Amino acid sequence: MAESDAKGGAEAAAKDATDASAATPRARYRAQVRAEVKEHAWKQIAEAGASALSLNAIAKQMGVSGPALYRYFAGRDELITELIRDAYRSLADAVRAAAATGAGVRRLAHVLRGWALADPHRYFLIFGTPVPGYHAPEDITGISQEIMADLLAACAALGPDAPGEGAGGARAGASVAEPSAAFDAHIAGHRDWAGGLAAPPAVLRRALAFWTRLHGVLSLELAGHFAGMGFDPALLYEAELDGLLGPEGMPGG
Amino acid sequence: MAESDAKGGAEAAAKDATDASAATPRARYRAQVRAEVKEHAWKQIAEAGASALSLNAIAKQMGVSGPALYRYFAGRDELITELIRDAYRSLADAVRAAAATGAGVRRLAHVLRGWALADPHRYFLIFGTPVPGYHAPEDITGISQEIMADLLAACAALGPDAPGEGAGGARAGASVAEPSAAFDAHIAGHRDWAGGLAAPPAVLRRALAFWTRLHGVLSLELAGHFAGMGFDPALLYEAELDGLLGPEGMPGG
DNA sequence: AAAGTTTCGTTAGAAGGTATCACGAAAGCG
DNA sequence: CGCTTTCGTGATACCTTCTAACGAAACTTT
Repeated sequence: MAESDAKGGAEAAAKDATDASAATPRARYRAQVRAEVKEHAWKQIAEAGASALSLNAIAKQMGVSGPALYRYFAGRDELITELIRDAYRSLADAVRAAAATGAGVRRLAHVLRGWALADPHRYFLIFGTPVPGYHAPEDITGISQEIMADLLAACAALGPDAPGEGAGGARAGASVAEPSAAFDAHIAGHRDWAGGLAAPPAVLRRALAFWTRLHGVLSLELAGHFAGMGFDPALLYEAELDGLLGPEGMPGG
Repeated sequence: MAESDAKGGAEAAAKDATDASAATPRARYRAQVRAEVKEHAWKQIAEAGASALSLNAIAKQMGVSGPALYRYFAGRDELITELIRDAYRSLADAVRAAAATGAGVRRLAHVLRGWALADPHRYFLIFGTPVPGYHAPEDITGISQEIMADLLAACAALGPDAPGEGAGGARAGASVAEPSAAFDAHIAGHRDWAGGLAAPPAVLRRALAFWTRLHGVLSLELAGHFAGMGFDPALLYEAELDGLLGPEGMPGG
C-alpha cells in the first residue's frame, strides 16, 4: 500500500502543500521540497524550454536520486501541470494587481507584454503549442476566467461606444458598423464565458479582439518570426493597441 | 570512413533525393525511403504531436530496425527540420495557388484557415512554440518570404487608401489616422522584408496586421483556448477579417 | 561477366529519460 | 519509548537518440 499512500498523500497534500506554513512539519517540508523542485524546473525551462524538462536532471541538481522526486510529483505531467497552473496564476496576479490600481486596457496590455517578455517560455507554456493528450484541470480554467473577467471589466470601463473600428459610434457611415454587428448578434447568444457581467456585445467583442490581436503580435514576436524583418515589434504592438483603443489615449492607460 | 561517407552522402543526396525521379537508382530509392519516413512522421505528428515524434517508432512501423533510418536522416532534428520545410512549402503553395487564381485577401485568409484546420499540428510546427536551440535554415526563411510576398501583393491590390481603421481615407477625422501614422513612419524605414516591392507604408502595415490578427485568432482556436466559451471561432475569424477589410467585400475575395 | 567500391541494414552498446518496486533509515506521533 | 508513516535509495524494466562495427546487397567499373 506504499504506492497508493504516496499517490493519495500527494493528492491530499496538494491542497496544503502549496502554502508554506502548514499545520504539520511533514506537510511543511513537503511544500518546501515541492517549491524547490518547481524552482529548478523553471530555471531549466527558461534555459532549454519545457520539452527539455527532466525530473532526473532536477533531482541531480538537488543532490538526490531520481526516483526521490516521485514522492512529491506523480510524474513529469503533474509537474508540468503545476507549472502551467503557476504560470496562469502569475499572469492573473499581474493583471489583477494592475487592474486594482485602476489601470485601463492600455496599461493592461503593457503589463501583459512585460509579463510575456520577462519569461517567454512561461508565456508559451500557456499560449504555445498544446500538448496532445493534455486537458487543463478545473481550477486552471477558473484562473483563466479571472483574467478574462479583469479584461472584460477594463473593456466595459471604456464605454459601449468606445472608439475603434466597428464599435458603432465613431464611424462615418453604417457601412463599417455592419460586419461587427453580425458577430455581435452571435456573441450575444454565447456569453457564458462573460460570467455574470451584463456587458453589451460590443464590449465582449472588444475584449476578444484585445486578446487575439495582442496575442497575435506577442506570440509571433516571442517565437522569433519578426527576427529578420528589421522593424521594432514593440511599435507594432503599440500600433495594434492604438487601433484597438483609438488615439485619444485613455486616462487610466 | 563509413560514417563520414554516410554523412556526406546524406548531404549530397539531399538535393536530388527530394525529387523522386533522380538520375541514379540509388538516389531514387533514397528519395522514396525518405518520403516514406516523412509520411509516417506526419501520421505520428497528427496523432500525438511533434514532441512525441520517434525515429524508433517510425522504423518499427516500416519494418526496419531503428538505426537504419540514420542512413537517411542525420537525426531527429534533421527530420523535424525537413517536416518544417515541407509545412512551409505546403502553406506557400496553397497561398500561391490561390493568389494565382486572382484571389483577394479575404480568400487568402480562408485558404490560411482551411490549411491550418486541415492539420493543426502542422500549423503549430511553423507558428507554435519554438524549439530552444533551433534556427531555421536559409531556404526556409526564403519560403516564408514567398508567403509574405503573396500577402503583400494582395494587400497592395486593395489600394493604398483601402478601408480599415487607421488606413487614412475612410475615417472621419485625423484623430484615427495618427497612431498608425506613427508606426508607418517607422515601418517606412524598415522595409527590408518587403522585397523590392514599392508598397506604401499603409500597405506594409496592413499586411502585418493581417498576419498577426489572423494568427491570433487561429492559434488560440487551434490550441483550444476558445473551447469552453461557446461562441463559434469561425465567426470571430470572419469578424476580424471584416474589421481588416471593411464590409464592402472585395470582388476577388 | 568479374572485381571493386559504395551503400544498406543489422546487431550491440553507450548514455539518458520516465516510472515502479522493495528495502532500510529517518522522522513524526501517540 | 515504540509504532507508524514517510522518505530516499538502489535495482530494474522499458523507452528514447545515436554511434560503431560487421555482413550482405547493390551499383560501378574494368
